[in-house]
Amino acid sequence: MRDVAALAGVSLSTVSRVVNGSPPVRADLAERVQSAVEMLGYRHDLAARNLRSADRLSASIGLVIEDVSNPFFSAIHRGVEDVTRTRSVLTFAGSSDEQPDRERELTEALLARRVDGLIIVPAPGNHSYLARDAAAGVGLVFIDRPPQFLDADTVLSDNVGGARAAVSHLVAGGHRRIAFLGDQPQIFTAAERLRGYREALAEHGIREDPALIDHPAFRAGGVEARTRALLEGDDPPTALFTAQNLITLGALKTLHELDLHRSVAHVGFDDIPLADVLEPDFAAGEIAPFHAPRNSSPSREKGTETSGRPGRRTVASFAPAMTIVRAPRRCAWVSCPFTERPA
Amino acid sequence: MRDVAALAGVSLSTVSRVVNGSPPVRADLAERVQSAVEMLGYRHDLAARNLRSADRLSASIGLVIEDVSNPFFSAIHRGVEDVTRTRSVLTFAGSSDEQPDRERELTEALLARRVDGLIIVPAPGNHSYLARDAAAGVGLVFIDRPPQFLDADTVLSDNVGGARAAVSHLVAGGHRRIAFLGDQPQIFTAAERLRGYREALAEHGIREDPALIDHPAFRAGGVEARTRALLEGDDPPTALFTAQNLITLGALKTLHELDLHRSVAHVGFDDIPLADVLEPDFAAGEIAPFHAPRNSSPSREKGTETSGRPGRRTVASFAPAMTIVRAPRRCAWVSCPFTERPA
DNA sequence: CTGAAAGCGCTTACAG
DNA sequence: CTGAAAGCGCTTACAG
Repeated sequence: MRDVAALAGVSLSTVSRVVNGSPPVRADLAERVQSAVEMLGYRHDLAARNLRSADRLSASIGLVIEDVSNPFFSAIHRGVEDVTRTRSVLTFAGSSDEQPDRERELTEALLARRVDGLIIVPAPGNHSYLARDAAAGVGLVFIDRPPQFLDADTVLSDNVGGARAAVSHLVAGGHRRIAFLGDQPQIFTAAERLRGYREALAEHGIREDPALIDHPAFRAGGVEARTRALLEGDDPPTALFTAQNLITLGALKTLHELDLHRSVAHVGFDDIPLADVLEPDFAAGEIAPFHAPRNSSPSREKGTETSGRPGRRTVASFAPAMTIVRAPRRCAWVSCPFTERPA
Repeated sequence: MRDVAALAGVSLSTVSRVVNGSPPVRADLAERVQSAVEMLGYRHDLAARNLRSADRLSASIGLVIEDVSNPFFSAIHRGVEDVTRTRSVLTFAGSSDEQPDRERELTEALLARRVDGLIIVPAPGNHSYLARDAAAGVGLVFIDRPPQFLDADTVLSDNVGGARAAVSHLVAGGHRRIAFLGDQPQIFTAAERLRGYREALAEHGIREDPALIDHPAFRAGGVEARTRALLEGDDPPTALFTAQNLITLGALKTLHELDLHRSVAHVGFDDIPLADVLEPDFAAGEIAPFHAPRNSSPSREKGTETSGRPGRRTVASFAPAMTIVRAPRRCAWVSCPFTERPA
């Protein structure tokens, strides 16, 4: 900037005004500054600006999700980007892999870079380490799961309701031995979906069989192994409820390998790509990804939508409503990528 | 930091040394500083550090891809993150949506935040605007496509070879009317894949039919419409070569809607989720996503792998090799997310 | 409308 | 080993 000022023959203040578009500057000076900027290939340094400016806003936020390459989370990422873009805000994105240490490390690295806000899909654990930063003015929103030991804005799906609907759908198809394959139970959504599964069974007078409930590690082919064991064991389930998108994918593969995809019913929580092309097939437009073969009239549940892109369905097929939990301090710096639906 | 120094009763220099782990500092002083840091909830300001420090490294990079939520690109994003994480570098990610203006806007916003390097999937257009920054020391790598009017490190797939292999596979199955559905021809990968398609036809003495070549806009249901028109028209193709993952998905849906998925052969460039669960089915482990129904012995082509995660296949099923093009100035700040394979 | 000066939070020679 | 001082690239009252 000093070089620009020298070349244009003006003061630093004037260059600063031109570069920031602050109104009161004579046209000919502005022009001289502009051409000096171009000649020198000058780039404004936002970090230095941020250090001195009154608002101290870095125009960047941090997004901490489970995995940037999981389609569920990458769709959220896109939703966030679509909003931040309209405000000239850039997004740091990172994966916690469900590990509290990794989440904290990422979050603190983000805070050291003075992000204006943080959107976090919290891993299990204590989030009180963020209380001070939130109080200091860092925007903070949790999505998909609530934080622990911290009061903050949170956006949730109706996990219990979705799981109940899914299991009830299978029961209506005549099933009574329904397996549950979900994420680790420390994860909020997994626990809630298991609760929904249990509530649906109880509602229909079906006794729970612990042998049908499992939380396979999906990173190491655990889902495939567990699904196979379940289906090849004594007294196998006649239906599967898989409570997460990657688990659904794994179970689907095994079902096909065993050529059981036409005889074992299957409902998954979370939408998956190509759900409407799989066999058994089902009418286009239906959101329920899998159709219980014994049920001849699949229900037409409506899912909620994330992000503003048409036709994109990323929230649980069986999550009839989103809940937005507001902390006392409102989040003002970014609107939520989820659209709120009347219940 | 001033407050920390005051509370600990030491100078700013000492606090700086402790916070940065610079060796020569007395144990008791270090301890006093540490507890002052904790009492005050002090967070080191990396932006301010960056402004003054000798190396001027921000420990952050920018990733500009077509769409953060496209599975092909989000897998690359994860690969990048896995490497940057080991160096305590954070990643800004953004979507260009194939628009030159958007790419430039994003890139310049990134540069204003003084990223140490940029990984870009270039949209069509002139990239010489980056020459000055590259010369000034910003790391620069292009992936998936080469930049234009700029000499820089680039990582490419073998698009021509992959497309040739795909089309030859269909020809081997007895097909001669093979449609090409690809991305806009200004996009390097789309043009290259079209070239491979043409080369394969020529090689087998098949005359090209312009009516069978199209570049539908996949954002607005264009793929589905175009596929339908093609298949319902006079003299329809007996086989489809779709040259991009989202186009493959769209064509697949239409094929299923028309109940033609068992009679029209289909090969797609890029892996897609659930490729191994679709029907017609094919042996597990095969990378070719679709099996030409008239061909009873699908070939077992091996794809290349991106990212370090096991079982992840994101590069074209029919891209037998990656090419790494080195610009005169080597890229040293981040290793490539693609693994290089012997041809 | 313009410029000289102070200062944002930090690091880094330089003396001590 | 420690501290006082200068300065990174910028903005912002403050005079003029």
